Amino acid sequence: MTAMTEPGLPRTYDPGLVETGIYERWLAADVFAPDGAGSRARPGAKPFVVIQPPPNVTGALHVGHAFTFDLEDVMVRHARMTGRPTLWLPGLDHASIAAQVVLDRILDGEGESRTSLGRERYLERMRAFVATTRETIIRQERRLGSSLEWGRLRFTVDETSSRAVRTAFARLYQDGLAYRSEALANWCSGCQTTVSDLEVVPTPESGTLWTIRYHVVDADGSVVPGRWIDIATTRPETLLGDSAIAIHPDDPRHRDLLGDHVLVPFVDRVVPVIADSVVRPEFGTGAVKITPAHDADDYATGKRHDLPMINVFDDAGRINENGAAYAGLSLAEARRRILADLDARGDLLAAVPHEMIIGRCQRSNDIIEPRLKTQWFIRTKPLAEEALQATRSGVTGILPERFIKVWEHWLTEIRDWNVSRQLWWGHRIPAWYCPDGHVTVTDDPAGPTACEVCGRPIAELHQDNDIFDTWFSSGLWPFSTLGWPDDTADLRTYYPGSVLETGYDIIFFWVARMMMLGIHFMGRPPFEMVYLHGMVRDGTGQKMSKTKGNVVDPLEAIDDIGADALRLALINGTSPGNDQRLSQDKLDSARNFANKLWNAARFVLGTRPATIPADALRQAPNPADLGPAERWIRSRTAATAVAVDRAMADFAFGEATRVLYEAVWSELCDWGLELAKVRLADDSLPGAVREATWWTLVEAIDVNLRLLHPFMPFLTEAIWTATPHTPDDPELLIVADWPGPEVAARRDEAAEVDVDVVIELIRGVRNARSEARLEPATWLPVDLLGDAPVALAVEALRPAVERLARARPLAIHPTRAAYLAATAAGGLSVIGNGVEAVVGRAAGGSGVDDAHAAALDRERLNRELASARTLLEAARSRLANESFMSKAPPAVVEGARSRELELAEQVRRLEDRLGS
RNA sequence: GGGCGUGUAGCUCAGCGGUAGAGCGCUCGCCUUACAAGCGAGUGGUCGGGGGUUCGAUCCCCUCCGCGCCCACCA
Repeated sequence: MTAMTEPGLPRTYDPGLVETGIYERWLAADVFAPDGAGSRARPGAKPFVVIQPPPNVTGALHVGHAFTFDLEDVMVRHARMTGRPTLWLPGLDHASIAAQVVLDRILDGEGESRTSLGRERYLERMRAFVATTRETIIRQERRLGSSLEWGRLRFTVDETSSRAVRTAFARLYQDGLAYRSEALANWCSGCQTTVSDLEVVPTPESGTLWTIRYHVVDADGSVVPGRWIDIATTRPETLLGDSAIAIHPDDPRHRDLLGDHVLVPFVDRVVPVIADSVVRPEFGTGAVKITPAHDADDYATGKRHDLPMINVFDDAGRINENGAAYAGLSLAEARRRILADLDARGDLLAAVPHEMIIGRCQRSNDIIEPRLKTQWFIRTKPLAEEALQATRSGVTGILPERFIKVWEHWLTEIRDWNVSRQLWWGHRIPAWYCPDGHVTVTDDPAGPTACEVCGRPIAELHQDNDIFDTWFSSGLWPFSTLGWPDDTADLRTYYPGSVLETGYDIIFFWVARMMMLGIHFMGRPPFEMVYLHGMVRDGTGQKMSKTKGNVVDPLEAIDDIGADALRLALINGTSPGNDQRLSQDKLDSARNFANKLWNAARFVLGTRPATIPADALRQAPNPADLGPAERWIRSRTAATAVAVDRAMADFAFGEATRVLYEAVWSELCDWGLELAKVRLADDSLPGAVREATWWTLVEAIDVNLRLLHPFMPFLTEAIWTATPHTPDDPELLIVADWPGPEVAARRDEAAEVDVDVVIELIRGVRNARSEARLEPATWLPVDLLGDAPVALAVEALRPAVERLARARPLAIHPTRAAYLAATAAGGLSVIGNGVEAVVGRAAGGSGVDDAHAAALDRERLNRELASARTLLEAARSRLANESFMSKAPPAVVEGARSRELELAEQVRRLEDRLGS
């Protein structure tokens, strides 16, 4: 009997239990760092550096983060196992605007606000807040199994980062790439700051298009009776800032008014009627009011015509002192009053519903008001040129490639980047102004000593109140985290990164900025490859959001099904750049796979022959003792390793898990283990044979664990611990060797051919029995027509065939005559490509003579015949096609020929059987 | 207004020039001592419509339709 002693693993798979302590073991072994004590990196191997988007410190991670971390961990673990020093640097982003929006909401609940606290207390409060979210995030990352190098944890507002920000800005300023200018900026009155163009979300809105009459005035400013111009607007409140009325130069309707002046209502400003081709004559009345300080189009028009730019809003979103009687009113209230007042004087002519697009704040959803502001800008054109050069030359690749198109477009059309933010949480802009308006920029943390233009002392200067756009510091991430601006060893070793892994949603926000700044400051692109993943949606394809309540909380999922299953679910069946739907079904299915693997391993470890000691070192099975099943297992495992390897090289992680899922479940478990069971349990066999079988299974489990480790790190590590190792193996799977050429070399075509025949036979017998509705448990005689190769293959695995097909006695007839004689009495027919057999011949009284079963069997055979004939016809017509024969590659023609022969043979056998 | 993606079995998705795949679901049968989170056997698809290229198209090209996303200064 096979020893069933010492179950190496607990009976049931409990993810919580399995995960316990494993992360700590990795930490203790110091394997995460590229130069950690436990690292088994090959000397001289090229480092593998993956760059992650540092999560915002605004709260707990969601399942989208889990996906990112999963992909990055897969890459890092795979690279680590191939012997490369790996660096995956953990980080957190201070996320200035996002963090302020979150904190403001919290404060609001406490009856406090930004203004009630003041800058210093607000920042204190923020630091306390992020200290807790930071811990939460780090805990979550560990539970996910992320093998991050904690020794290098960075925060985008830590001192290293601050220094990098100051230095970067000062250098950009020196290089003429940072400048301060008054320009139209996107103002969010909710966030009380400007935002970049990228943060403005165009949002459809049902509005109104009003027609308003402006009266013409003569040279001394008095209204000319009967002369007017009607304009159309969706924003009547902005008329307070009008500085012209524009018409299209070719529009005959208003041409007589060109050069005239009109009176802006309420503010009584006299403004010209000008001609400009931005006006669409067909829209509205064909005349438009120009408000250069509050509209991008009008701003451009104002520039062209040198019009005054009159700001009429204040920071809080109210009408300012330029708004005459309306000063102090909210924009909405001002609109109501202005409309009413226009109506009262008879100058409001029409109001029609109008569908339009308005800009809303990405963070707060408030309406974005374009306003004139003096801000710092980065001149992006020259930087973008270099970024484009990097992708065009192939120095940096983007995956999937289709994103190159939007990348090209955005960088080609790029506009200057407003980096000033009127926020508090972030990096203060290191610019000082003197009373004469001179600008001094310095990277010195203490600030300048004097105005660099006029020499006024620091006491007379004041620092810019604004901070940088949060993406300015993120844009420096690939090198600021490695000690830049110092020329550090880290920088020399780990810049540029190998792969930047992130979501396609921040390709402009982050990827493009890192690329531009990286090339500018480091002289070369910050990464070799950009891998973009898709968004994680809910089971019905909806975007996950807290308000919709359809979010999958990664921690809950981990508690429920384990980190390994969550990770597998997130990767299996996905492809780069494409969104995925994460359903409970998918999670369950991954959990089931984890359970399957667990049980397979448990089975193998539990069937160790008594002749092998529990603490035996793993050894390769002795080739002389291998049967076809063992050779098949080794061959299939080799094929798996090759396929997974290729998928990893292609970043096709979803493909890798698909291959592994099938390899473990459908091949190893369904056939490998089932075939091996028979030998393991057969004490009539020599001990050496059973040992070889067992070592084969151990080897298969070992290879599969290695291949699965990047995807399911806890489970594989836990099982591997209980698995016999070789003297060359390390303590932990995380640093074990990735299966290499020696595994691939175990491919064995002959064994695969033989076992395929056996599998076909077993399947055929099972199918025949099942279709005929026979009791699965009863043993039935099987008569096989076996010419040489088939007979040998089946004979070699006779006990397994008997057991798996419930076939007993199993007779193999070398000649057709003998076969026909033995099966003359009938039974169920098995007729496949390579095998022909009869199940349950009536002779001997143990077989099938039930008329119902026989009828069902006949029915099945007829179905099989019909489909075989269809296929045969298709094959024949192809072979009859002159062009196919002459133009198709010889291998394809050859394949078609043998296919035709097979089908013809099958059809003949089926006809024989049915015709008799 | 540009650009991109996507449409494959009831559902979620792989595949992308040479015999249509997986998971879940469904049907039938099994507690066959690794696993009922399981086992065995099935069912199910003119690969969105129409053209074209090719010996051959789910795969390449054109076009139309549906869905989604990104970019864009239009009152």
